Amino acid sequence: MMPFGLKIAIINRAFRKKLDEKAAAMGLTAVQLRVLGSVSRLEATTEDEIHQNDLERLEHVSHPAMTKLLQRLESKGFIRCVPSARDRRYKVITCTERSAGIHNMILAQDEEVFAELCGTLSAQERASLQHLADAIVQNIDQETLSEPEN
Amino acid sequence: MMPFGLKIAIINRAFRKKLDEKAAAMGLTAVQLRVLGSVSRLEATTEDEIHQNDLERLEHVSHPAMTKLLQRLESKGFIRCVPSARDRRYKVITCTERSAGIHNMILAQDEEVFAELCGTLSAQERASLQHLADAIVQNIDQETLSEPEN
DNA sequence: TCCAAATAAGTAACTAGTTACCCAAATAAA
DNA sequence: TTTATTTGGGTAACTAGTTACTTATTTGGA
Repeated sequence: MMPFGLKIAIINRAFRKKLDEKAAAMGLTAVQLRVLGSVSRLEATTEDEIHQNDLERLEHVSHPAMTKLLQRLESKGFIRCVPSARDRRYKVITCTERSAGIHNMILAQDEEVFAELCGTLSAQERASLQHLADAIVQNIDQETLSEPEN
Repeated sequence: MMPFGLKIAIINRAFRKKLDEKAAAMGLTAVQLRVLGSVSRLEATTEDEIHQNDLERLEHVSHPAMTKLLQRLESKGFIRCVPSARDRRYKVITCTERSAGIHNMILAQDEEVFAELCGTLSAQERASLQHLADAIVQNIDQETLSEPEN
C-alpha cells in the first residue's frame, strides 16, 4: 500500500543519515565519503587516469553536482585535481596522502550501516536484497547506455 | 563489490527521474507528486485532520523540507493549509478540487515506474523486493520511535 | 493564576541534486 | 589551414534535503 518510490526514498535517507554520523568523524558528509571511496577504489583497480566524467557515469550523477562535490573534497585536502597532459579538457583526480587506500575502510562503514538497516533480515534475505539491487542497477546502466542522445 | 549505499542512491535517482517526467505533465516534480499522493491517501483513509507533522513522520523528512514542499504545493493550488481550530499551532492540510482523490492515479504512476525499473525481474523477484523494502522501512520506523530524544 | 516546559511551524545557512547555458580544447572536414 | 562539431568542465538558478535557531500556542505545575 505504500508506494515503492516512497520506500526507496525513506531507505535512502535513513542510509545517508547513518553514514553521515560515521563520516562526520573525518569532517566529511556521507555523499563526500561515497565519492572519495569511488576515487580510491578506481585508483586501486585501474591504471588509467580517473576523470570527473568517470565518476559521473559511475554514480549516475549530473555534471554540476560532481563539480561541486569534487571542489569540496579538494578544498578539504582529500583529493587533488590537475588537468590531463594528454588532453587538457580532462581533469585528473587522485587521492592525497590523507586518503590513499581508504576504500576498504569506507566499504566497511557502508557494510556496517547496511547491517544496521537490515537488523531483522536473515542472511539469505540480505543476499537476495543485494542481488535484486544489483539487477536493477544493471537495468539502469543498460538504459542510459542505449539512449546517449542528450 | 559496489557498496549498497551507492546502489540505493542510484536506484533512488533513477526512480525520481522517471517519475519527474510523468509529474511534469501536471506542472509538478516527483517529490511534490509523492507528497500530494500522501495527502490524498490520508484524506481517503482517515477522518482526522492532516497536519504537516503527520507528513513529516510518514515520509521521514525534516521540518523545513516539508514546510517548503507544502508552500510550493499550496502556491500551485494543489492543497490548502489553514490553522486548526482545536489547536492553532497545527496546520490543517486538505486537497483542493484540483487534487481531490488523486492518490489512485499517483499510485498507478508509481507502479509504472517500478515496472520500468524492474524490467528484467520476475514477478516473484518483484514481490520479494517489495517485501524486503517493507521490512527495512519497518525497521527504520521502529528505530525512530524508540529514540524520541532529539 | 502565572510561569515554565513541551511542541508545531517558520527561518537561516548550508550540502546535494537537477536543467540549461557558456567556455575551452580536441577533432574532423572543407 | 581554417572552420565547425564534439566533448569535458564550469556557472547560474532552481528544488530538495539537512541542522540549528526562533516564534507562538498549549499545557501543566508552583
